[in-house]
Amino acid sequence: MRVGMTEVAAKAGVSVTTVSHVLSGRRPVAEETRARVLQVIERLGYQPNALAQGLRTQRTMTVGLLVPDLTNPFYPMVLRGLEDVLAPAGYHSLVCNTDGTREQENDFLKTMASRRVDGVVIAPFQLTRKDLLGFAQTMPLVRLGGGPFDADLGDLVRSDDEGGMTQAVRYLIEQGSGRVAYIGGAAHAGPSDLRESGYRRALAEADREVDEDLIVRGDFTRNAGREAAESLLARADRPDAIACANDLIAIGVLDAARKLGLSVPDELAVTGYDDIDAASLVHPALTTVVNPAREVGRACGEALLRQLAANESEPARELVIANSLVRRESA
Amino acid sequence: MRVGMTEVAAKAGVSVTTVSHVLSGRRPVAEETRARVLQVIERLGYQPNALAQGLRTQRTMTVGLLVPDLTNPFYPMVLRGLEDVLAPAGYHSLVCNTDGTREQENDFLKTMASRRVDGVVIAPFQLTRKDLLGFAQTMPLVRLGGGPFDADLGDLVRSDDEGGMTQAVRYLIEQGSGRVAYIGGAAHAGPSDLRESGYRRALAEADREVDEDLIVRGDFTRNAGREAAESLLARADRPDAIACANDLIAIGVLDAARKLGLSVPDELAVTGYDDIDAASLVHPALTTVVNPAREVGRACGEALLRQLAANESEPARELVIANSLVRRESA
DNA sequence: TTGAAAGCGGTACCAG
DNA sequence: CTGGTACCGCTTTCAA
Repeated sequence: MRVGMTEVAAKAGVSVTTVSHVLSGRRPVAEETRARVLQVIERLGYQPNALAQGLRTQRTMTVGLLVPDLTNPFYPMVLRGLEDVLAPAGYHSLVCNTDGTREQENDFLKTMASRRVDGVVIAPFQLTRKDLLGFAQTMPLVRLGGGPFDADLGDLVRSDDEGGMTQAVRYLIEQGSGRVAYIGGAAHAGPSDLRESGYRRALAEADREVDEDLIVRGDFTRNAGREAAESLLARADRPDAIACANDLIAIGVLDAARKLGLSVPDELAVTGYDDIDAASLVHPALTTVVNPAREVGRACGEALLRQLAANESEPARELVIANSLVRRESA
Repeated sequence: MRVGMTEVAAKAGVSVTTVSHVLSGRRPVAEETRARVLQVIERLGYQPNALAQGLRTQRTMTVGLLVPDLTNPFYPMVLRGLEDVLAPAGYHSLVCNTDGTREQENDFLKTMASRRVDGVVIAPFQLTRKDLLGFAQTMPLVRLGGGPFDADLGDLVRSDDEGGMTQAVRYLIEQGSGRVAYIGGAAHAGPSDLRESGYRRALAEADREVDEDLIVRGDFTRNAGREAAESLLARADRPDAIACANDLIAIGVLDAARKLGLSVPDELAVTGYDDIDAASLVHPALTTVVNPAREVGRACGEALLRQLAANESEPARELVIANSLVRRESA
């Protein structure tokens, strides 16, 4: 079986109190005793029981991260960012895939409560304000880019989807595109609305009118992108640039352009969004907007740390992380 | 503060013993009492303390997963597979990024021990047999595709890299390629050797001699692939097919082919390995070998479950998961 | 400089 | 069908 502190104490000829203190350093221990204890610990391969520690101290040094699907490369990066700031502070993280399902989101939140994590970061998809409220009251909660800011629900960290798209379209215009079209995802789905309004904002800035016929909404897939592009490019007054709501759509647009024999970016400029791995691997490489996942993760970690350190509960904050355009070959 | 079982018991007018039993169902409780207790639990929003449970029962219903980098899409899939089989059994998983460094691998393994997880799955990169041995003795351990099988170190799950590459090369030969070249990663790095020997085996099966000049080793990157391909294709007797040790290399080969104006797959057939997301997004889409991550994860989960269920420690097993070729456009 | 002992919040044995 | 209570392994007063 596993050795406990009692055994260490016995073998070292001291009390458990002393063992505890050489480990925590929370009170001076005679150098000689210290050495002896340490030696026994080493010899026995003693590992403190984190469960007992947590039970006693009411701190588990663990935070939960609840995301819809770790298979979406955005989230592992968020996790890295989270760990960047939490690990140095001694925290570990417990990750859960909620599949974006309300039941799972709730279940895992309960599990987190049960395990007495010190805080949680959640990217909520289905959870209602009411669901979250109960948890926000019992532990530090940070929301990751979902829904409107609500002070009762803890800090909110999100990336600036609107601003990012504005940058992309602004760039397209600067490069001399006369007619810039937009292919989006379904209305109200995920970041759809924000990105679309970013498009509109850029046109407005340039004093251009938005031609609603140049806006197509499908879903966030390559096929949807190809089809939308085909219809757009079949028009007599076809656009010479297309801003896409994500990279997959943009890759679909590239497919369409190849099929029509249009050269990118000369005859048609294309921008994506997200900067997935494939963005730099396709040909021509996509000019796209990076959603700085790692930064977002860091921000979540800092928000959590701030709440963890505070004695009183701090007022909630909203933190918006800027997105930036990366120029490659497609525009 | 948080409510405990004592409060629930008090408010329901029963003993903690009874509360415990209505929750666990490990002994009959009068329906009337049961209902009353449940009602109080609901009203108080009571959540059992998993730490206390774990401390007492010596089971945490948690398994650790230690991987080099969750940002490598292979691992999130492994995690899904692991959860596919572990979640129904009531287990949760604690994931750690070891960055493939020996120190982190060791540290996290210690943390896992400290947290008294019921078992761990680890993809060891730097850990020596000696490091692992200590842990394998104290908890169920499953190794994920690293190093040779060693019964003392617990179960080993790996994918069949050699067989996968053999399939790819065999396919290339069947398609009529006369000279099949191979671009690999650095010798002894990761799956390098196995994949290369898969290439050799396929040639041997077809009674072809291997021309060592047709084997180039660089590293697992796009640039290395492009450079290797350029040198290979500059030869007078240039190959009409190239099998690559991974998809990134293959994408580099595609770059080279495009530059030389060679049409793929007609003038040059290309195969990759891994089936990363980009494999199906580049043009032409890569014919490649899928490493069935989710299956691997499931196998790990099953191995763990088997050990967890066993009273005595079961003899260790090695489990090899087949890889399969997916035909797309590049070959 | 060190120790004794009271919990943290459950589980499970032993009784009734 | 229900309770009392020892104990899991640690931290933290309180005392010496």
